[in-house]
Amino acid sequence: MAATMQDVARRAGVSVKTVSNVVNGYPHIRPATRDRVLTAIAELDYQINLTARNLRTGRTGIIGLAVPELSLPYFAELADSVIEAAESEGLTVIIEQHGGRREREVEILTGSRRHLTDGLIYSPLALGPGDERLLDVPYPLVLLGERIFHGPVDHVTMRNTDAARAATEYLLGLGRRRIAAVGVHPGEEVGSAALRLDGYRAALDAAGVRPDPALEGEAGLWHRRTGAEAMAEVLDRGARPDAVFAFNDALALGAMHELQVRGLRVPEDVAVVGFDAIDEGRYSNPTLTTVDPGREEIARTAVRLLHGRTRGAAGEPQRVAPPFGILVGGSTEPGRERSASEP
Amino acid sequence: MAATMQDVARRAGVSVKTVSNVVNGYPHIRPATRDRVLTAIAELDYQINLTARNLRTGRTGIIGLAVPELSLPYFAELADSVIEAAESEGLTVIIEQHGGRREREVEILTGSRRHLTDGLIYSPLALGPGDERLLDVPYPLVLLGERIFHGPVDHVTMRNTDAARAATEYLLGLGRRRIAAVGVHPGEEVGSAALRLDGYRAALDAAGVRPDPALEGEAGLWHRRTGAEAMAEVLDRGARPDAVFAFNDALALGAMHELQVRGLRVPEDVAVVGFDAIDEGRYSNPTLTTVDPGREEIARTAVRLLHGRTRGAAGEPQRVAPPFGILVGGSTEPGRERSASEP
DNA sequence: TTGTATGCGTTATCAA
DNA sequence: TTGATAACGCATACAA
Repeated sequence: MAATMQDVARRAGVSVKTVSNVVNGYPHIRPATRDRVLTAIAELDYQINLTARNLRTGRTGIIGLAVPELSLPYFAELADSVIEAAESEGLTVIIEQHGGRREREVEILTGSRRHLTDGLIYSPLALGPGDERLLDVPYPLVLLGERIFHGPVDHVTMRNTDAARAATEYLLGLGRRRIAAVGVHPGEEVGSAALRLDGYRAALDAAGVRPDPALEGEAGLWHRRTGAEAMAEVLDRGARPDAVFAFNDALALGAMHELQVRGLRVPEDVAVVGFDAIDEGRYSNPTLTTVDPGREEIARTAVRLLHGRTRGAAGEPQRVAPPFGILVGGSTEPGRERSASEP
Repeated sequence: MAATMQDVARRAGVSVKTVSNVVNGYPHIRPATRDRVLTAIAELDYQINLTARNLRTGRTGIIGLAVPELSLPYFAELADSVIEAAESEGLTVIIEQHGGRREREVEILTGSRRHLTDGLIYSPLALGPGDERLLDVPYPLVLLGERIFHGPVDHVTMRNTDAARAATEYLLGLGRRRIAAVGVHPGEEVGSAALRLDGYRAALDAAGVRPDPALEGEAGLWHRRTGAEAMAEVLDRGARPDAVFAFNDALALGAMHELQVRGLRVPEDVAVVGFDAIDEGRYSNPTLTTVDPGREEIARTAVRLLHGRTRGAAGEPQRVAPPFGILVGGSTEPGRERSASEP
């Protein structure tokens, strides 16, 4: 079958150790020897057996990426970026979906699949305060998102509160006063939902606008569908928003859909702002105003931190939060386009 | 560090063989022995080392999934479904992105990463006729898509021509006569683009409508952006379509965006049909009429076929093409909604 | 029903 | 600069 190092060694008239040295780019090899080995490798069409190397070295070159689901466009784009970043560092990615189910989230941390990976980039939804000890795992872990803050691990996060506040202030600046929040998780004290709600309320407060609970729409998982449902709930309740701040773009697009189905004009009657800057929002009708949380940088940073740890980098857990920006589209300012040009 | 079978065996007072038997569910074990072993496993917090097992058995329980990129919503949803299906068969998935670059597509087939996987679900874009021999690989391979037809491997495909024809006939049935095609790959003889173009032309032909080259918009990669660009090209050329059949939903949404930016009404002035039935099209404004190609079934079938082959299933290469359907939305019939209810 | 011994293909130790 | 040889942790003939 497939050739082994033994075969190559025999053919090149050297020892397996020498073949190994060549394959791994060990510098002190006589050029003639190296050539003989490379020739033999080419002739036999040899490829290294990664499984054997993994067993011997205890490392696999694979990292895990755990997300809620790839059908959520933000996580699909994040996975794209993570795979890209990993590739450029010579790493392979295994994606696991937990769907926000606590049991799956725990299983991912402790399951035997972790023996297959050198480390994990972990974006939980169900885990929260009190679960810090679950993060005390015997392998490198980089946390994404805002569910757990004082875990013993590196953490790449978004500037949720600041960004949410900025988004809300932007709407206030447009003269909107009855701003709905879509994606609220009642009773939650940490997590993106809580932090974004904080930012939203802080902005209202600073502007002297009284928060109205009737304008807060709940949504567990942040899908288009749940965004539409939350929007419907707010409207059915009789609240009359003149703007919506949705906690992510999928929610925003679902909410916008619901508004339009009901004959409300976006942005004239209701302005809509999302969060995530997914590509979809550049082509929606109208295009979506959104917070750009720095997804690319989040992915690159997470991979870099994790890779460093897998190679033994010591030191205090890092906490990184890339800068954010607001991308303005037609969902808040009539006729404003965002398609081709910007980031 | 982590406990090994040796440790468990010592603690339980049995041999490693017995531990192995217990771990692997071998039936003929005395209950008392099994209990001792399970207790020892629990006490030591033992987990099997998958790398060692992989080396020993020559199988990894991992399958590869190669797609253009996860940022394309169809492939994100496909990956979701594949991971789900794999999970339910006890398999893990490694995703590789090739971006439609031929060099990457070849590398994926032959690279050393294949030693890490038991088989590959492979959806190429650049490979085509003449590349059949590249598919003659020493591991199980399931082909997705329409680039290569007579390869020596299992093949799960869409009913491209029939579905494209049905979509076009549907537009003709609405009275549209100047139907643009968006996503054309000029000169291509196989591939989704060619097959869908065939179906489109066949429908026109059968209806006695003369095909107009000015109505055919090129798009290499099928993104929202390229859809918008192709649509712009067609319009700038002076063609005056009353409908668009886009070869996938991303193109369709991009094209619809371009139409709307130019002040054309969808569907009144121009009706739009896509292909793929991604979730996004249920919430666009208007909602998107599209071909449902049976993504879930494609994913399940591909995983099932591959898993079978990895376990030694012999026999002729299979060719499977799930049935398709047309989902009608507001992009072709005013006021028609498709959100919550249907598949 | 359970134990012993061997090898999967690689890297690491040490010596030459 | 290179070679001989011992692990890495598990599964499996074969033996008991």
